[in-house]
Amino acid sequence: MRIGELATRSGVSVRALRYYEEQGLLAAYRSDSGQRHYPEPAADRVQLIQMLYGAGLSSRTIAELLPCVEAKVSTPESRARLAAERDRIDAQITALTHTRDRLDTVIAHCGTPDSGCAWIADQDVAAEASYSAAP
Amino acid sequence: MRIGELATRSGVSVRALRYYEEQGLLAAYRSDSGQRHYPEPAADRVQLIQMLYGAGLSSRTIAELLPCVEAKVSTPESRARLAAERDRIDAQITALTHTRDRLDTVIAHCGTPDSGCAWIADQDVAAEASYSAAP
DNA sequence: CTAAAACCTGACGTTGACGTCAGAGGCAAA
DNA sequence: TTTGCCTCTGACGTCAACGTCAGGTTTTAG
Repeated sequence: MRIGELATRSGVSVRALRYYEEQGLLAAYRSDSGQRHYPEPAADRVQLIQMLYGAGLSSRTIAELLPCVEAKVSTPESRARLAAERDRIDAQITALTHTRDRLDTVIAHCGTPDSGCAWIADQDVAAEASYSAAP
Repeated sequence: MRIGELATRSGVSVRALRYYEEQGLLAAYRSDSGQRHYPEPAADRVQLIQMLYGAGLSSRTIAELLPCVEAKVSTPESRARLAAERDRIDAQITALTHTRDRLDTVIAHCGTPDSGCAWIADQDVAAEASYSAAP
């Protein structure tokens, strides 16, 4: 499969795929004319890369952990990195959960238009009870 | 309280606080000489800002939603944004949970040094079973 | 065979949340 | 008063993950 097809299949841009190769995340066979050709599992690999990017890992970290995740091959150092990133993600989930709960509280408190609390803007309660953006 | 104290109290840099002001997220009183002075609740506000940045919101979005979250004041549009961001965070939590579980699987599979699966690198299993980074 | 579409390398542009530096002024202690 | 730290504005620097453009080659469809 050539780069365009892999791009549409995996939902990322052609530029991104070339960038992944540049970062050592995704290799390609080359035809005689120099065009990249990918085997089928490359699509899965791209999905995995996207997944790790989405979790906030950098290219460098992904490059270190990819063989570990894909081929189940690990060294003591990579295992430590793996555990560290897992814990980081866990902490991130906890933080996001708190943030979501906070937003939920706000939504529950004045999220329903008929709750009557949506029209207190520019009145005394809002003005003195809290630290506004315009002191 | 002046900017330095707020910075150490809330754990962000002085530069960040000035940036927040520039973005309309954090206001300050000014002394005659032009120095910023903050009331006590500013620390909480900074924590909240950090929380929302951490959830991936942009300055613009935070500026829109902050009065809503802090003063519990909302308009129909802000309520929609609020719900949208909540859903985005929820999706992010789901994705992160999947990523964490995947890492957990890897860790469980060859995370213990004595599991015997940590030394199969450069052997046949790894070579044919998966798509390595060097085809 | 030819034109369109896809691909190549190389290089510069973008964006957001700050970091950092320069030069000038403010403030409390000794 | 002077020392030393804090603060100010303004402006340029950074970094990562790409976007975009230029100029040229390759593949494919008709």
